[in-house]
Amino acid sequence: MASAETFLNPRKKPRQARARATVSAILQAGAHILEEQGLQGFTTNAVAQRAGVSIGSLYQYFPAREALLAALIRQKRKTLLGALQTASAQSEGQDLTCVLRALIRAGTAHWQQRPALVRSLSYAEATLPMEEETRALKRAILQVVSQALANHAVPRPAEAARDLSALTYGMTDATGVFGPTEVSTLETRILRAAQGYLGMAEGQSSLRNR
Amino acid sequence: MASAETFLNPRKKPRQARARATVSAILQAGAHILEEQGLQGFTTNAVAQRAGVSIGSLYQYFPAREALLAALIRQKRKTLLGALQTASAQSEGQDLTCVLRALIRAGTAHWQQRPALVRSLSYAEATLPMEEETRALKRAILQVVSQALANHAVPRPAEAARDLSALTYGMTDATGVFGPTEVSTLETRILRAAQGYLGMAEGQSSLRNR
DNA sequence: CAATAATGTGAGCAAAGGCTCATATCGGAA
DNA sequence: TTCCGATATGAGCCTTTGCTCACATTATTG
Repeated sequence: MASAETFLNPRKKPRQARARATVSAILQAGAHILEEQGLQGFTTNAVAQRAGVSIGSLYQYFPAREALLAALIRQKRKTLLGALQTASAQSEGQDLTCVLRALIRAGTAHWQQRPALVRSLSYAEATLPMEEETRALKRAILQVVSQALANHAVPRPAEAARDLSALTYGMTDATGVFGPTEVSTLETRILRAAQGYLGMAEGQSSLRNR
Repeated sequence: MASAETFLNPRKKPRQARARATVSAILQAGAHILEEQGLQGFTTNAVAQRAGVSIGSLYQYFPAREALLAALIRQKRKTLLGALQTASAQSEGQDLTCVLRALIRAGTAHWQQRPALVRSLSYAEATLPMEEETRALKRAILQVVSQALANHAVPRPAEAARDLSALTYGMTDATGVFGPTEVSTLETRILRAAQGYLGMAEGQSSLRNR
């Protein structure tokens, strides 16, 4: 169990600036390749070459291909968590609609910036024996959303957080899955679904029928 | 362009019953492996072995590994289309809530039966130069939903169909992504989000606040 | 300027996997 | 029964790819 997770962690930390640049270049190259060619093209040799670094250097910092994937997953997840925390903090005290809009904007932005990358990482994550750290990050993300909802007296905030996250994920991801949709209206449409899910009375929506 | 798609199509049709059984066994084995080990373990040798068939036989019907994947994708998509058509037909004339419930049930059932399989196929599909046939099937699926919505005077039915499909996909898929959720309540929660998205007045929902 | 630690290199090994082809077996028409 | 097309086999070719290791280069320390 312990040995099963070791290979996912970095082999050693870079101490000199030169080494930090190497690691950074490797991560960037990995992200680019994942974005452009998917998991298929994500080979250690390809990543090293694109990073302008020898294959040996890559293996000095990452004990396995999976470790590199795990590092990218951690990175993305941390970014998302930060964005959500910021969004939550900045909309503190405002009404639920504002909070939702801020959270949704953070979520969609995260996906829309590099949709192919997020998609690949999301699939890769499921195939990895993900270590506790990443699992905790996921929990932290849901925690932020859940807390924001609880502040507005939303019932079952944990369940709602999961559903709203999923709903946002699905509708955003579908931009690729079901064909391109107007990006400009995406946020609004998600917000409408979220408000509907929460049973909020509507403001200016003109979709009512029957 | 034409040659790029050829390798995705079956090499030849089985004529004898024996051959049909072989193809069927290959497809089944492929689905099982994809379900249990993901794209990672989906090797042509592994599929052939699991099917109890020689590797040569596999290549007699599928010119490439990708062709096998494409066949599985087509299969799943057709099943979903059929289920949605049935759901749409059976709820004909009933009110929008019933229609939505029927469609959502068909969608969630499709995913819940073999979630890992659907996930893998969904990712694989994005990496394949999918041929026109599959793209058309996707359009047909959206068409069914769109038509059902239009029958109930839902504005922008095409957009709504895409969003509701995406929303259902996201919330169902999240059962795996964000941790297991109560399957029993999934359908209800999706329905609530869908009704909210459509701006429908609520029936017995007790989630209103503020 | 040693001397040692940190970092970087890339040829190439070993394993895995996609796929072919020469050969064998089977089914059915005549 | 005969004969031909359809079907099945699997050893193994060839490429790809994860990864190692012996060695070179660069920083740091005293």
